[in-house]
Amino acid sequence: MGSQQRRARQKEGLREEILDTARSLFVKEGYESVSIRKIADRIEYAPGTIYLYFRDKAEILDRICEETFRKLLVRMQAIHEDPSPPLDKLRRGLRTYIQFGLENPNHYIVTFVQAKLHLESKSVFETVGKEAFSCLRSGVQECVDAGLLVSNDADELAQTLWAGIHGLTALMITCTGFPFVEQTRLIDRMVHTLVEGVRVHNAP
Amino acid sequence: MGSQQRRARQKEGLREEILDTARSLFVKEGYESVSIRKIADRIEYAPGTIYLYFRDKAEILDRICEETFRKLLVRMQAIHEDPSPPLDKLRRGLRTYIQFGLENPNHYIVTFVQAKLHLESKSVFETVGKEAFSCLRSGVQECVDAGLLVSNDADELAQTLWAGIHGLTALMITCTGFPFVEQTRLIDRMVHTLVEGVRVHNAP
Amino acid sequence: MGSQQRRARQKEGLREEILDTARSLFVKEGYESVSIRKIADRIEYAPGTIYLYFRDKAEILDRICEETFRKLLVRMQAIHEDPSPPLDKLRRGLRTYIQFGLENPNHYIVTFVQAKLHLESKSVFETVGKEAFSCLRSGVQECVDAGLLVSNDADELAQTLWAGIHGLTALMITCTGFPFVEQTRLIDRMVHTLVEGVRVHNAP
Amino acid sequence: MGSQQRRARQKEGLREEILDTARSLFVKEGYESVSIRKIADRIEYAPGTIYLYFRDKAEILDRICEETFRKLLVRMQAIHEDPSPPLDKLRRGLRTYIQFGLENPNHYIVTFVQAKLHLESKSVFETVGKEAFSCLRSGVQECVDAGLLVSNDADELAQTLWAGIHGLTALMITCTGFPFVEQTRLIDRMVHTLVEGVRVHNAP
DNA sequence: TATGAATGAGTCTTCATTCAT
DNA sequence: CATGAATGAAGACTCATTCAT
Repeated sequence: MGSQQRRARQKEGLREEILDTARSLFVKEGYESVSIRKIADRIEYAPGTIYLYFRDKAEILDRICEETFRKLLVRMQAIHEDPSPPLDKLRRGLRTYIQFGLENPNHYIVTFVQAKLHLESKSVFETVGKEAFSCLRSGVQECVDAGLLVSNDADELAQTLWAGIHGLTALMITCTGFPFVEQTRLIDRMVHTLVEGVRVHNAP
Repeated sequence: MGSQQRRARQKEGLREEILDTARSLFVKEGYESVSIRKIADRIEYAPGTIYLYFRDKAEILDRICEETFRKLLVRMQAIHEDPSPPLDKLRRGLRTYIQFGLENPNHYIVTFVQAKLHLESKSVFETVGKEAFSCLRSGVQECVDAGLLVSNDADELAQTLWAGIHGLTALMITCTGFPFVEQTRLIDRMVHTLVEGVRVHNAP
Repeated sequence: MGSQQRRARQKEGLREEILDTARSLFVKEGYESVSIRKIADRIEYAPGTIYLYFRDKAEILDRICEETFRKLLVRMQAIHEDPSPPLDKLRRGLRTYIQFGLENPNHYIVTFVQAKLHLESKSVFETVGKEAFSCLRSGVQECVDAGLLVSNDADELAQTLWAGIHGLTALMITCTGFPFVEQTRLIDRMVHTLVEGVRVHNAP
Repeated sequence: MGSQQRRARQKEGLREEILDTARSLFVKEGYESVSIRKIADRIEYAPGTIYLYFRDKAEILDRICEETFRKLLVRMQAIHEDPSPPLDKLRRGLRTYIQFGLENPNHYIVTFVQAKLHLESKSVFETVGKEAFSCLRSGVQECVDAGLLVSNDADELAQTLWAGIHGLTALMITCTGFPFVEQTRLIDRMVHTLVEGVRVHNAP
């Protein structure tokens, strides 16, 4: 019912609309708490309609994760291909990651915090997800090759950096009640801390 | 049923048993996916019995969070009261936090990752939770007062450090599939990175 | 989709194709378990298309029954019109019925076992169905008229014979797991038993 | 709701009530067409209540079949243990089977006509079911041993007899619209026909 | 003729919760 | 203190059917 405005939505639009709605509900209430009915109600369609676009509830989550990684990948790769000094690239990479999370809080939390519990097939993580991480890793590798870091173990360093920026991103999105200091200052401080913490400090 | 061994459990033991079982199930399957019946089955009591100890399912979660913060608080305060050099205390504080998370992964994830979505009353966070954080904060403050850090904003610094250690703790617990480097090395690296990142490097 | 091979099917062929597919699915999975979509998928058409050929699901069943009776009728009438000795004709009639069932197990089970539950209008049974039975009945009547049977009640005898051959046919089709003796022997035995059981045994 | 009369039903009574209701609905409308809700409505309980007594819908069907076979078995064994002449026992066995079906039409149809399509686990058939059949078979064997039958293949003969009586039983229960002759005459005729059809007719 | 999109009612099943005992 | 029985609401998902195109 209400067939007029609705038809205005283009065909493929509905698929996106479902994803958008689901993503935002997942973050607000958690994957398990969001029923297909709830999603359907929001977009003013019958529950069955959703099954015309997705095999089941898990597939919705799966698509959201994939999409997230893809978006993140694009941003990370852009930096990776940039011909700046390696340490600068690293800084911009870290900052970009955090910004991506804050600009897409729904994508971020669903993918990096909720999905693990609920996805059987973790194939998304092992393909697109791994690719995104390897972007960061090779940024670190460049610095290692240039002798700029305190260790030669690019894996260890990359994982440390990832954990740092992930922690900040996750907390800033989810702990809405917490009295954080001003956002940009906190981001600057985190990026600065991490890079200063891993780079070599040449005594003169 | 099975009334013999069961009576062996001390009276107040049942309350703890419910909490233990619930906590472990919450992490493995997610708060929403754990039914009261599943908990009851595990401890071999009737579902109704649980309601003699907790008002509802949310209260179980609430108690778990409170308990987690209290345990964490004890550990953090022990360090706080210790009369070592401030930077050493800071290092030990960070390390202790991570270790607490890894030793109590159920407590940690339920409290810091899942609870926000499912708890109406966030009072636990605003009382005991805040107290735990303030422990870290005052450790930072001591360093600031001693002129050891790159900034005087203890809040900004403490939040940065917390985000860093939270990120590592959360990832190590939840991303079981990820090929992390050896755990102690990663923890060392993170603590070292964060402290080196925030402390003053006096040029000679 | 896939519009090329499909057009090769003659126009009226689609109707038959729907019936064939439905019949075979009905037997394998039961009328209620077969969805219109399942039928549509099999023939690679959209669900809606089926409604261009049949008013609803029940009408498909109805047509299948009608068709079954008609096919059976043809076979039975051929024997009826044959100028052999009446007892021979009777034997051949019984055997033919069983064979028809085994050659068309889908038709048979759907019509004689499943249809009753699901058809509102049983008109098919009361027209074509009755006609098929009356074929058998008049075969019996001929034997009665020739004084060959132990009773003069053609109805009683015909119903007995029908029950016997129906029982065997139905069991052989549906009880696939049962360790029946070799099929032709069982059929021979049944036909022999029934005819010997109803015919007069003139003491010399 | 309506908690008064209902409590009058004894505890185990409800289990039986569910079975009775389900059995009768299964026959009238077919297993697939009967929903748990429909059963629940009939007995004036909530749908969930049924799951306190049966794991799922299939288990209800399973229990009905088991119960049917057990009831039938009791009746058949009583005859088997009787010390009458073998041919008499055989006649009474056949008649008893048919009567059992007519007295328990719901049990009979659900078990012998509907269950095959819908039960995954056919273990009931392979245990209790087989036992019931073997009762008939050994009645036939006795006649064979006494040299009373036209063949020595007890399996072949027993299967033929079973098919005959099954056919009559099933048709009389399900084809309610069909103009059958008077019931007892038809049963007599069937029993007589089958036995005369398989027994030796000694020429004087 | 055929379809693709949509629906509303229905499927089995599970849940948190209550309450008489 | 503990339970067993029960429920009403909701869960994911499927279905026969309709209708604009």
